[in-house]
This record gives sequence, C-alpha cells and structure tokens, in this order.
Amino acid sequence: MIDPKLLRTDPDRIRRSQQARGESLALVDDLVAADGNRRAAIATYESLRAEQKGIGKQVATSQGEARQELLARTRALAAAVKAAEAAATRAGAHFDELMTTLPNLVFEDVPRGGEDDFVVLESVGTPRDFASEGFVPRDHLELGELLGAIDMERGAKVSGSRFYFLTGLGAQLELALINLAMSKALGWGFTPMLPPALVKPSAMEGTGFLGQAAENVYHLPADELYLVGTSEVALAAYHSEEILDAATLPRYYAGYSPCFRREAGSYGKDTRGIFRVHWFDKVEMFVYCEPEQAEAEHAKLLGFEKEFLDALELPYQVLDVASGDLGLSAARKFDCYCWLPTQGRYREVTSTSNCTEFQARRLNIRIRDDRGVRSAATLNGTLCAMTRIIIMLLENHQQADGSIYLPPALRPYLGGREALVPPR
RNA sequence: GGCGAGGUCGCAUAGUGGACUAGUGCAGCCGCCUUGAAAGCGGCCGAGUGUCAAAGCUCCGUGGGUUCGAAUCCCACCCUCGCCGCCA
Repeated sequence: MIDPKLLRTDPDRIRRSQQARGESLALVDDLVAADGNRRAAIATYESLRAEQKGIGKQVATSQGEARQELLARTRALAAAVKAAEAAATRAGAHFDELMTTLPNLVFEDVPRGGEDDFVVLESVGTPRDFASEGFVPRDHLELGELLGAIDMERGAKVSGSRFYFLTGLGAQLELALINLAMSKALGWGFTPMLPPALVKPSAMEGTGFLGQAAENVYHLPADELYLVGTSEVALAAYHSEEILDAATLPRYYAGYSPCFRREAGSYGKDTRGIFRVHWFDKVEMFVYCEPEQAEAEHAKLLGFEKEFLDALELPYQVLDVASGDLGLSAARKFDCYCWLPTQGRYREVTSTSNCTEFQARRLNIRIRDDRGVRSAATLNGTLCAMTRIIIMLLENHQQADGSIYLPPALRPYLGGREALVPPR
C-alpha cells in the first residue's frame, strides 16, 4: 500500500505511476475523495465522542438532580455518537478497500510499456550451437524420460494435467539443487527457512496476491486458507505486525517451499513437460530493509541470482521489466531469462522485485531507529525454481548420447558425479 | 476432538461498571553522583491518527452486543498453555 499522505501531498505522482502501468486514473480521484470523506467523518465522531466523555466524567462525580440532568444530556448524545462512529467506520472501510486495489508506485526510470517492452540489461554466456556439434537437441521432457527423471504420464494419472513426478535422477537433481542453493544462500548471510505453504488471507492480501493475481491462487474455503504460489508470502508475513530494530536490518531469509499456481488463463500455453505446472518447489530470497537501502538490496539480489546461474553455467539475459508488467506490489522488477535450446529463445527462470514499502504497509511491518518508527521495505528474488532450472540444465548441458553434463558446482551434491547418464 | 486455565502499553504483573488520563516492578534512555562502574536519586519511557507544534480521538486477543458510560458484564470466534484421546 502506498503512503496515504501522498494522496494529499502529491496525487500527481500517483497518477504518473498509474499511467505507466496502464491502470485507472479515476481511481486516484476516487481515493482523494474517499480520503476527504474519511477525515471529515472521523473529525465529526471525535468531537461528539469528546463531548460524551466529558459529560461521562461529570456523571461519575455528581449526585441527585444534577446527575439526572447530565444523564439526560448524555443519553441524547449516545445515538449521535453511535451513528457518527458507524459513519466513520464505513468511510474508513471504503477508503481502505480502494487503497488495496492501488498498485505500488512505479519508479520513474522503469521502462514504459507492456510485457514486450522490457529492456535487456545484459547477456551472459553464449547459447550452444548444436548444429556444429552435429546433433539435434532433445527437449527436456524427452531427456527427462530417457534419464528416468521425469514422469508426466503418472503425474496426470494421479493429479491431473500440469502435474509430474520427479523420479530417480530427477529427484536427486532437485535435492542437489536445493542443497547448492541453500549453501550458497547461507554463505551470503541468509537465514534458511522452511515456511508453511498454507497461509491465512491476511498474508495473501498483504503481499498483494489477492488483487490481479487472485485467480491464480488456490483457495481452501473449508479452512479459509490459501496455498502459496511462492514462499515470499510466508516470509513477508513472518514479521507482520512487528516493529524491527533498525540495527538488525537488513534481514536476509532464504525460504524453501512448494509453490502452487492455478495457471488460470494459460490454457494451451507451455503444455509440454514441466515448464508451466501447478506445483513446483523453489528456494526464494527475501529481504527486510530500510526504504533507503532497497535499491541497493535489489541490485544485490540480482547479483545473487546471476551468481547462481553462472555456477550452473547457463546462458541468460537480464531484463528490466516494463512498467505495465510489474504486478501489484513491485516498484521495479528484474527477470533473468535463460536460453532454452529447443525453443530457440530465452525463457524466464528468476524474478526479483523491489516492493519498497508496499507490502510492509499492508502487513504492518515497521522499523524503529533514532528517527522514530516508520515503514520497512521488502524485496524478494528467486534463487532456484526447481522445474525451470532442471529444464535448463537438461537442455543446455545435454550430450549427443542423452547424458547431461554436470557443472562442478553441483557435483558435491550428486556424489561427485560429472554427468547424469541414462540407465541401460 | 474432549476437559481445564489463560490472552492487559518490550517482559512480568494489578485492575470485576464511572475516580482508568490503564497502576506497579523489571528492562531501556537521559541526567546527577562517581577516578570508572554498580548502587542510589531525579526525569523520560507503547502504537496509530492528527498537528508547525499541540489538543483531541482510537487501541486492554478479534468481532458483535448490553449500557448514558465497558479492560471490567453478555455472545461468538481466534490464539496460547496444561491434561486426555487420535496421529506422521
């Protein structure tokens, strides 16, 4: 949530952001009006209530006829106070409701435009030329089946479309990736976390996933819980309703959890293999810091993502995501797209968002320093989304015989093996 | 799931209808004293909103209700702890 004070001091800043996102400008006018109504209603209530309290105090110390007279006055006031309180509550709720639909403010130097208007900041590594190596690359599913690593058919039998089993070498590969990611994160100063994958509505709402993205969230109405689409949700809500000592910031958390996504509206997209699935596991980085530190921390998270991809020897590009494609909570987002040989293009493997104070306000996460108490900032970034990284490793490191070269970084976690070799 | 106890401004506690502007202790901060520290003494010491600053108002787990008036009474729910049952 953006700072409500900004509505009164600089509504044009919000309008520019809305414009950049291609979102409603009328909402800003509605918000300004709702804020005015809210403030007026509160003022009315407070003055009536002050009067009522004043009389109440006199009642306590008076007797006899004077007391009866005071009681008559305060009795008459009671209904007005109750009505004014209800009006103030209603006006406040209306304002809050509008506020939760307002996306975070986009940084002014984010590229303008939609999904295709990203700016490529950097290309790292070179895609392999399979033609010159004399063979046609197999796609990740073919390789996965050859290795006995991926079982889509039984995934569908047990759970339906977009589900899979990782089997044998596939399961071992994921476990190796988890260990590599976690030990790297530990080295960078992160606290490893195994967070719950089911969360309350306040956690979902606070992280901004019940807005535009709500249709992609699994909901369990019988228990009023949601399945997280990323451990970001639980890691952000971890410090909700808390005031953190500024001296303990930044705080770094690395969460490993399953991620569940309904993938509504993606019918027919990426239906082959495990590229787009309803469930996958992920190691996610999460940072709490002071707002002034957020941009520097964002650069750091991107740096960690790159270091991880470098260690896996994968070719990738870094994208500065355009304003219209940021989602509700990000002020800026960098994606890493990895080269996918059988599609001949780069596809998303990581994403890091600077949410500034947006989530912290909604989750009531604050920091205390000499300047007093103020809102914290939060950031998140993918360290390793298992299915996507497995795809990239299989396709980019495949050999003509169907075996998979393993970069040295992974070998300690796979018993020293230098390659994954299909069983005879 | 059953029974019992509880949830008060960092921690611990008091507060059973008006005097609560929520008391006290501890911790913390500032000062005095001291060669230094401790002790002692004095002051400050929750959050939100609001404001130049203030006043004011809100918050005693959450939401309703009773009342002129609720931390206090009533109802529902949530959470914690203990015992029992079941269970990976």
